[in-house]
Amino acid sequence: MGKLALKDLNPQQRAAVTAPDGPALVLAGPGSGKTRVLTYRVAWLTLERSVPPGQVMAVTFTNKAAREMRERLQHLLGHARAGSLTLGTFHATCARILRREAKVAGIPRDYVIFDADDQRTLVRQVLRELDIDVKQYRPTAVHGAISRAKNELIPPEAYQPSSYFGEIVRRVYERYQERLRANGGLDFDDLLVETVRLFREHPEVLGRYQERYLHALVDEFQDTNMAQYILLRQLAARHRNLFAVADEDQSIYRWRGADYRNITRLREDYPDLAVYLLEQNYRSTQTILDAAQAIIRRNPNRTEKRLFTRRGTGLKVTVHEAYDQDEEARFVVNTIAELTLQGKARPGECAVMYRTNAQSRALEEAFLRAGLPYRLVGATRFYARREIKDLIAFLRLIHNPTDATSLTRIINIPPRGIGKRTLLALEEAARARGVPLWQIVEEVGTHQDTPLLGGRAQGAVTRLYRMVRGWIEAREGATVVQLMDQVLAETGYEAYLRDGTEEGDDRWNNVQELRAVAAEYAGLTLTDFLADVALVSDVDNLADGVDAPTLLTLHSAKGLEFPVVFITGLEEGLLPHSRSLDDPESLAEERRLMYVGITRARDRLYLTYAFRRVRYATSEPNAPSRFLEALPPHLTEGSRIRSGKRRVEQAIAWTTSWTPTATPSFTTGDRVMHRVFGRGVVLESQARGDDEEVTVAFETAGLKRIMGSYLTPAD
DNA sequence: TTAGTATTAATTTTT
DNA sequence: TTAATACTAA
Repeated sequence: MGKLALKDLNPQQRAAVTAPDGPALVLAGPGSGKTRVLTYRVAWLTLERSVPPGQVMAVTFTNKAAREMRERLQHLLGHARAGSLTLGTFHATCARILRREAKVAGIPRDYVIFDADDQRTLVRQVLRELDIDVKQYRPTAVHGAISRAKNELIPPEAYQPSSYFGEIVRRVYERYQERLRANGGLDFDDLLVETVRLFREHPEVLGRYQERYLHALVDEFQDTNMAQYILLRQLAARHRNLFAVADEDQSIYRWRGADYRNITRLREDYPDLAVYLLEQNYRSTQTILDAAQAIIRRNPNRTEKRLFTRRGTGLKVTVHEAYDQDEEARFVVNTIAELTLQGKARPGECAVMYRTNAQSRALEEAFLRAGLPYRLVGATRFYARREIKDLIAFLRLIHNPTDATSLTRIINIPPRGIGKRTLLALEEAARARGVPLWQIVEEVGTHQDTPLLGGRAQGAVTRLYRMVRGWIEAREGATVVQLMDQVLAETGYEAYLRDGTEEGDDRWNNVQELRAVAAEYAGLTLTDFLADVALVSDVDNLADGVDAPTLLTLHSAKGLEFPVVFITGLEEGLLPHSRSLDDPESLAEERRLMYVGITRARDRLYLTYAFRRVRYATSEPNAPSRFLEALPPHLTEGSRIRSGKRRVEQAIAWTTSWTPTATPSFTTGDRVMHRVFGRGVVLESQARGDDEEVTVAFETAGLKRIMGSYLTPAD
């Protein structure tokens, strides 16, 4: 012993790290150093048990987690050994296996990965083909159902519809899968499904991997889905060295097919499973931990953990009621500014979390107005942006011309005279003859006499064909950047994007950014570039070293920690989200989401909610989240949380008394109430847009000019 | 037939 | 606020 220093670990952690061979499960609370345990376990296996790192597979939840883990292992093991470790997300690992085993798996070696956006496009296409009303059967809903089926490893032919909607799904699923294959594509879910299938149908291939991977380790096991679980079981069947780290209270991806009951399954499937507990929290103050416990304790069917910390009581949790999302944002920005000025925190130590990406806008505006920088995770994810998807579609087409989804995306971008009608004719011809769309384009482009199209359209298609043909020929010996430059130049994409508006310039900047990413791929092939681009998430690209607050959703906050955390929008309908109110399981997940958010905080926690919030472009009154009421009053300071029901009534009364027209609702002599300044009498009122400016003489604060929306009538 | 403009409807979370 | 669709001018 002694090659690896374990003295920094507590006894619980050390026991897990040095667990004997065999199946093991680490049940860990937040901030208990579970990722650390995982990392040390790998190092320990290598250094103390002489397991070659090449025979260890570790699966993380995000690429970022994988990268960080590799960096730490580079310190512990050295570059060479850390490099030979198989380390990545399920999806990335499967993508690599499928690429390697493409032939046996019956998958084209140069398959393209369809992301959620592509999947939805394809579903929409299929719905149109089957003459199904997209208004009645929403592509997102249908796609969700298909995705769920896939994650449960149910193929189209085994899909059992239990309703008419299910019947629609079954039909679409079948056709969708055909089209996907015809496009040479695998969607996100297929990466897992196809790997499981490969292993099932080809035991000799599975045998090789089973033999190779002496140890398999998984982080965030509570968020694995059925396919992922089966995959782990397949891989670990030979050596039975499966090491899983989980916290069922942090399971927040049920909607994506994740099933925390995999923890129970693991116990059942491996009766000799060794279970280790990590209960000491190294992150948060006791107050924050107590607040988190108060929330999560209300969830049924969970095993209570005794979380404790040695960090002391700490500060109270600040609860703040704002008038609307703008005032909420101002509160956040002001508080961060104050903390920074007082030297209590650096800007980069603060995080602002919210349930939905749409909430980031008001926050961004407040930061911009205050002239403070911020880092935004998600929102319009970089790789989901139109211009980026366009450019990638061009590259995908070069990579694999049969990818009809990419072809239809860019066939008329920038506009080149191939409109709806022409595209329809081409698609019709392709379908009729059962050949890829590209083949029709090729025929039109090479044979001059096609009865299919009119002269003008034929010319346009021919020009497109020749252009793409040229790129495909240039592909050999060209780097990704060179190809990209050629595409940009020949399509005139810059001129198309830069239409003189600021937005156009922004979009062009994004293209430049993608070009910069491609430049880093100097030695890599187009295939690698496309695979990587499809599998990165936004958190992965979160730049370190910028000292600015981070804005992110509660989901993307998983696995991170910050000294100062704001959770905003704690309102009924938002957190818990309105979509989850009717289902107890979903509601429990919302509570876990809140729990995850709270437990990201080390020292300071702010919980904010707004009285009114703009949703669907209209401002609506909101009641404070039920989760706030679960907080014991002795842990909090700031706004008192009033009962949700009463507030809704108040809000409704208030709304009806308020006329959004230019007619002032306050007149001289009215008695009014302000949250901060208290009671007062109106001296004068003037319309201001859809609000009004009211001059009020307050009893204590004196004469103030206030926007009418900040005032309530007092009797 | 295409391309640009108006309109209408919808809007959780992401590997 | 966006994205898909309907409408209109060229």
